[in-house]
Parts: sequence; C-alpha cells; structure tokens
Amino acid sequence: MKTAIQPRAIKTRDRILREAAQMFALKGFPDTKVAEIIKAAEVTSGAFFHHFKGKEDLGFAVIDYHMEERCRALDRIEKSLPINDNNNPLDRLFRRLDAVCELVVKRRNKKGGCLIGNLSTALSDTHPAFRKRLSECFDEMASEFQVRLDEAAESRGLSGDMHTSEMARYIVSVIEGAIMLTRTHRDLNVIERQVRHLKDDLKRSFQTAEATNG
Amino acid sequence: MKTAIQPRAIKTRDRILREAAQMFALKGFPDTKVAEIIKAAEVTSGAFFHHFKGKEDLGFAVIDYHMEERCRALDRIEKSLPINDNNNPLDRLFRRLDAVCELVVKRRNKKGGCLIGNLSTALSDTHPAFRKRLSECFDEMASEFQVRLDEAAESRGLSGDMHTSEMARYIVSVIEGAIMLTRTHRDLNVIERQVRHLKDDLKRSFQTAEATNG
DNA sequence: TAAAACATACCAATCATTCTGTTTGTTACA
DNA sequence: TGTAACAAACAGAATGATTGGTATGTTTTA
Repeated sequence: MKTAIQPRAIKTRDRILREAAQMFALKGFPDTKVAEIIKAAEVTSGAFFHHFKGKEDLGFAVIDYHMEERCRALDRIEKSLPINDNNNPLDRLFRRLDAVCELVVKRRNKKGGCLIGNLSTALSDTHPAFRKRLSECFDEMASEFQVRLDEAAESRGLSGDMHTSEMARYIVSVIEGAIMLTRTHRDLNVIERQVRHLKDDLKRSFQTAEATNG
Repeated sequence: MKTAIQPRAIKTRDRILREAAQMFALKGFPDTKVAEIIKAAEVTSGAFFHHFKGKEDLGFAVIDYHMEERCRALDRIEKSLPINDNNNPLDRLFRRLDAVCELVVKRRNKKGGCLIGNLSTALSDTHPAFRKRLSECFDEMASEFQVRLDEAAESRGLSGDMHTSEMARYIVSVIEGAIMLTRTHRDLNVIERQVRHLKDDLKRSFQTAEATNG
C-alpha cells in the first residue's frame, strides 16, 4: 500500500522544478512569471496547478529540490578533485571550497547566481516562512564546512579554540558575496580569487591558533 | 539664464527617491510597485511620471541618490568613531568597517538590506545597463577600502606586496554576504561577528606580509 | 473504475504607463 | 513694476497588457 508516485507525474513535476530553479537563479523569484515556467517546462497551466498550489508553494518545492541537487553535485565534484596535500588537515575543507567554486563557475554558463541567495535577498524581510526556510538552508551550507573545520581543528588538537561554527558562517558569507560580485562584474576570476583569499585566511587562522596554543 | 530648479520640484522628486530607495532596500526592485512608491511619497502618478520616465529611470536615479547618501552617512559616522589604536595602521580601515557595520545595524530598524546588493542579485544577469552601473557601485565601495589599505601598507613599507585592490573587493564581498545572512537569520550579531572576523583576517594578512618581508 | 494527471478556456486583479487637463512659477518686455 | 506668454509641476481618471489562479472537462494509469 505504498504511495507509489507515478513515473509520468515525476517527469512533469521534475521538469517544472528544474526549469523554475534555473529561472529563479537567473531572474529571481518575483521576476519569474509562472507562465514562463510553464512554457519552459513545456507543460500546461492545468498540469502546473495540479502539482503545485501556486507560485509560493512552488518556491518552497524548488528550494528542497535545489538543496538536494546541490548536495549531490557538490559531493560528486569533491570526490573527483585530487588530494593536494594529505598532511594539511584543511585539505578536505579546501576541496569542498574548490567544489563550490567549480559548481558556481560551471553554472555561470547559463548565467544566474545562487538560488538561495536570490530568494534570500528578495524575500527575507517580507516573507517570514521563506525567511525561516532559507535560514535553515544557510545553516545547512555552513554545517558542511563546519564538520570539515572541526575535523581539521581536532587533528591539530585545537578543538574548542576555533569557533568553527562562526567560521563556517563566515565562509558562507564570503561565497554568497563572491557570487554576487562575480555576476555583477561579469568576471569569473572574482570568485576564484576570493576563494583563494579565503583559503589563505583560514590557513593563517589555524597557524595563529597553533602558535598561541603551542 | 541659469536653469534654476524649483524648490517645490526638488521636494517632490526627493520624496520619491527617498521612499523608493527604502522600498527597494526592503523588497527589492521587481516587488516594489510604482503605485506603492507613489502612495508612500504622497504624490500623484502625474507627478511621478513628470519626474521620471518610468520605473527603470527611477531605478538609476535611486542608485545615484543612494550612493551619495551612503557616502555622506558613512563619512559622518566614521568621524564620530573614537580612534582605538593610533599605532595600528589598519585603524582607519577598521573605523570604516565599523562605520559600515553601524550603518547596517541602524538601517535594520526599518528592515531591508543593501540597496545595491538587492538590485545586483535581481538585475545583474538580465539587465546589462543596470549591471554596468552596479558594477561601478561595487568598485566605488571597494575603492573606499583600498585607499585605507594602501595607506596601511605604505606605512609598513609593504607597498606593492599587499594586493590591496583584491583585498578591497574581498571586503565588499564579505559585507554583502554578511548583510544577506544577517537579514535571513534575523540576527544583528551575524554582521558584527563577521566584521570582527574580517578584521582579524586583515590583521593577520599584514602580520604575515611583514614577517615575510622583514 | 476510481483517482491521479493533464488540457483548455477563462477570469479578476494588478500594474506600469498615458492622456488630458489644471495649477504654479519664471521670464521677457512695456 | 505689472502683465502677457510660456514652461514646468502637478492632478487624476483611463487603458491595455500581464499575471496568478480557477473552472471544467478529458485522458491516462494503477
């Protein structure tokens, strides 16, 4: 008696989600019209409103879809990345950062920015429910970095000294800001340079902590 | 034969600009309807379209207005800030950062984020003219930091070693990202913590450069 | 065969903008 | 200095296009 979801439905629903995600990343939520999504996904308005209560409902669904896709893509890229320096405990964190960077660069072929960032700037102060969900998304992103920071801290005997939670949020900030500037300056070098800069900062943070601690 | 601008006109036009700036910062460009601006500014639609060709024209005017206002406000706050450490060459840069932080916190009373950041995420990939202007705005913000970084570098005999232009852009990134997270997490501590973190990073950057150089 | 999935026509509301005037201010000149 | 002529500033109703959403019927699938 499992609620088996129909294959045909999945295709339609997924096509809508995919197209909507891309358009939200490109033009933001308010400027994306449902008619455009319907057209891009090659569905009818009937099909659309069968799967989603409305634009807002779609918004939340797109966030879920995007967070899953993002995670999968990031894990895949990270695994494909070469291990630079096995002795450096930050190497795994850096690989994650490189993966983020690569994903951003890759997605810039179709233009657009960070879906979560776009929704965040557009809705955080006017739509409490979206704000809450987006806040969770940023936390999710941060925690991916935090586990890697914790690993690094522990391996150097610095557990408790590093404020890894705060650092992780800082990393998210830098990335979101870097994506913003990358789009507006139309220059992929921006994000690459800033991620490199961020890595140097993190390296120095650990070095300083070690010097103080040792 | 000077084209003396009428005082009455200035008042109306300025009221529109002020209200529009606030609404763009709060809800972004696409979600702000001209009818709302008209209502908030207590003008008629006739008056509005007398002063501005349309919403887009208004957008550009608001950017100009905002950049001037922002600069004035920042300079004023910066001057009012106490000098913490006259020996630290980064002190003047840090005061600017504190001024930005204070301005952001202050403006959060009325909610909203960075006007330029909002327009940037909404329009950079769809509106070339806006993208270009906003790119200039980010450069303007960065250069405010760069002159202070250059000062600091020179006073330590590090001119040419510091990539101050890149660092300045990095600072802008962090601030824009921090504003984004501050809004979405609804927590003013976010920006304060991140600016503190940024300052530590910059301090370490200079220390490292000095150690390497000396 | 019942329910889920989809199609099509339609609708009410919203939105940026325009149109047609009226009022207010400026300037040239007697 | 007074005033005619003009231009800028403003008022407010009207408009046409767009938008998110619905109502109703048909097809597909478990």
